[in-house]
Amino acid sequence: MKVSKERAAANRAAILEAAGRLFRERGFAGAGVAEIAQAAGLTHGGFYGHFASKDALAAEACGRAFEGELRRVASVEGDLGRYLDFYLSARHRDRKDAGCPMVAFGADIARQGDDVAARFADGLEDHVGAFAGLLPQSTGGPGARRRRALALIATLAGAVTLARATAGAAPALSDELLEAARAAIDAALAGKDA
Amino acid sequence: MKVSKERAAANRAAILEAAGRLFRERGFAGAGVAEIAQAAGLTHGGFYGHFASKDALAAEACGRAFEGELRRVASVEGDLGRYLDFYLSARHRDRKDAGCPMVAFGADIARQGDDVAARFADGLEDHVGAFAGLLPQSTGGPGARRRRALALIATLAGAVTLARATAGAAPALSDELLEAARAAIDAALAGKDA
DNA sequence: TGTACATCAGTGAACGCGCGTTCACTGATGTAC
DNA sequence: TGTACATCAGTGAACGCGCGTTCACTGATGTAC
Repeated sequence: MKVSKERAAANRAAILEAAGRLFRERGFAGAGVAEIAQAAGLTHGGFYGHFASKDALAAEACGRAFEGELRRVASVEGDLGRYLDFYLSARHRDRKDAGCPMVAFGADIARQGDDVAARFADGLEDHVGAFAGLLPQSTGGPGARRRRALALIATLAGAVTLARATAGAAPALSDELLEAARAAIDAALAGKDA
Repeated sequence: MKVSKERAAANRAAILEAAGRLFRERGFAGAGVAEIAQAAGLTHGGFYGHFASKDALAAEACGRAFEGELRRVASVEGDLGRYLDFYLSARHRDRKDAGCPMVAFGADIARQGDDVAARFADGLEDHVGAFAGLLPQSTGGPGARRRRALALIATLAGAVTLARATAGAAPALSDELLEAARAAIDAALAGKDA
């Protein structure tokens, strides 16, 4: 049956929200259209009124996930330490259904279609810019600052990815990974700018 | 039909070899038993004479992948620079069917069964030990050396993961990620030990 | 060494299942009068 | 404002397909004599 325009818009938003959670939790291949639609309170048939395909949903969900991460960067109000506290926290590691898309999607992006990959690359580029804004001025100019941002982002994403992978089977190693990444980042920043 | 013991052992090895390639390339969910068996020159039915389930194969393939990475560490004969040259190379990024299991499996491990996760954690622990052996002596004792190894491994895995994810849609960003990671690692090692 | 036969690695049809997607239909919405 | 009706968001059955796994069968291997 038909539904009010407000309701339809809310349903579309609910699909995107559910996709954000379920794709992160189970991967793009592991979360199905029917499961996502049901989590949004619809049946699978209604899904195709909102999105052309599962791939199209994945691309949009990927973009949204980076918007969420941008909001997180903005929320620390320029305080890099607060962002690192969150990013390398046990909470971020353990909440697989939320959190940074680099960690949740990571290796899967290279196996998706061009649309998803393009959204990911755009989102990452934006994220690099925002994250670089948290870093102290660099002696090497803006190029050096960007380079530093890229390396730190790789460390952050790698540490949380490996911490998640080992959380169940080797919890001590998992904690060590988060702590070691933090110590290395603090040392790198202190060495150059303190 | 029956087959000689040598042939059967070779078939098992061929399944593992194909699984190593295809799981890395398509992910655990994306590579099927029939496809792997066919790549090994068998039909899918014969597969279950060698492995109890797809999950059991995934666990063994994961363990083998880390053995391969250990061999790579050993092959540079203590020269950290050579290992970094390979790890952060365009070749390593572009050869998705081979290369480091941390990058190929990454986020997927947290979505697999306990057996796979346990093999991954064991493999990673071994890799940390081997990689730490490439690092120069540390002023902070063996604990500091291990901590440094963990952080560097996170940087390496994160950089190649993100470089792969962006290789298609943003090749310049992909190259930058590899170069920035290398620069940051060189700076960190120079700052502490040069 | 030669023969008879039990073993068992591999085959391929079949299983139930869930996937992404389509489509005829339903019925509340919201517009035209 | 009240009524008639076209619109269209959502439903749920159906599609073809590929998945992991099972199993009756095949026939070369390799052992026992």
